[in-house]
Amino acid sequence: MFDEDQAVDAAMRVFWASGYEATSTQELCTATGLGRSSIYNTFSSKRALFDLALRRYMEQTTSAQLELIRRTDLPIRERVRQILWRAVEPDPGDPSGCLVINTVVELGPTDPELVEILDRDHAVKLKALALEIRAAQTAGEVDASRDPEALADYVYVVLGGLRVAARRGAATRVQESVIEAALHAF
Amino acid sequence: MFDEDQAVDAAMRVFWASGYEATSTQELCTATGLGRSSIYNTFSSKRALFDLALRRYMEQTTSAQLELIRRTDLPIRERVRQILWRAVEPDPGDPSGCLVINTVVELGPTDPELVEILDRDHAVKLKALALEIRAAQTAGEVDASRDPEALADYVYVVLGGLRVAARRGAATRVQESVIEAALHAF
DNA sequence: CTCGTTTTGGATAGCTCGGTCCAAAACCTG
DNA sequence: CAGGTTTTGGACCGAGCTATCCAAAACGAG
Repeated sequence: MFDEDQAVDAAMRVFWASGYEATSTQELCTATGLGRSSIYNTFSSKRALFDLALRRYMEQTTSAQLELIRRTDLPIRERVRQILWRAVEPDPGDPSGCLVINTVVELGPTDPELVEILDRDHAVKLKALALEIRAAQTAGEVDASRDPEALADYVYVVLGGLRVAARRGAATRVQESVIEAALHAF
Repeated sequence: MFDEDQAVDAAMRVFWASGYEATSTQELCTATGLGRSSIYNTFSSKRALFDLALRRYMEQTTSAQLELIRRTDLPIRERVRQILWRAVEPDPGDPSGCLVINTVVELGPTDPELVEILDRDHAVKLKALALEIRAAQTAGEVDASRDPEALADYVYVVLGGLRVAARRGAATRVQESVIEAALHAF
């Protein structure tokens, strides 16, 4: 009789901050305010809860990103800038970095099942962005000789790099100037 | 009476592949071929051994990178290209990604001591690269209006992003085209 | 070869881990 | 209020964790 969404949300933040292995079930209990029984009754296992948390994180971030990618009222360059800026201006109180990136790094090589989930999500964003880049090319906003998919991949590699930098605690102004440098590639 | 360097090397690869938390002392024993006693006698703790492994990794990669950065016989653009290419063409048999990036992501927010070590190393590379970029600017190779330090930061953000992509198992040709896109920013 | 030191394997300690279980409490439905 | 179901707290489980200990083996100096 508790709010499952709220519990998943709390778990998500703990995993996000500390990683999968370093997060104990005890910490999940205190973070969610629930007892062991409630958690295991509802979510079956630590791993299953992690899956839910990761999916929830992806839903939130991906939908927000797609929305931004499709803002056809903005030049593509501006949309890309804002995508990257979001990595630099996180909500205060949120853990640093990005749960998806953290998961790729920590569990990628040992958990193909997880990688597949992440890849599917990644592919959606890439495709959407490449589509918009192509449109921008026909509109003359972007050099038509460039490969739209390569550019989309590039944007997400830079975003990943920014997320890593955030985990190191890189200064905001460093990240900002990196974004401006990155936009020169367009 | 065993080869300490060899043991650190073996440990390094296990940590690199699986991360700190997910690596058990048992795995370190089998990977090094040593017994628990030998390891604890020589290295004191799992954490201390990790420190050594990380430092060793940094020594190797940083020296190689500095060497490349200072290849004044090559245009700066070419040097940057090769730095990035190394992320795409790892030695076969090496774990995917980069131990430094993995460590930043896994332990960065919870281990300031470690972050300091990583930062010092990072700063050395950044400074060296910025210096060469500045030189390239006075030589007319690079647009003089750009900030050399921002460009150096940019290169290392892209490199980090590539290392994350490698952990996901990104196709080589995707990474290649990302590098070419990234070089457009110069 | 001998004796003092170092290194080794293997048992073991002491915890914490993820996960289970069950009785009591809280909750619905009529 | 009653009765059956769901949810909860908290004791508990076996396993695996990091780290220690110690006796035997290997080593090195004289």
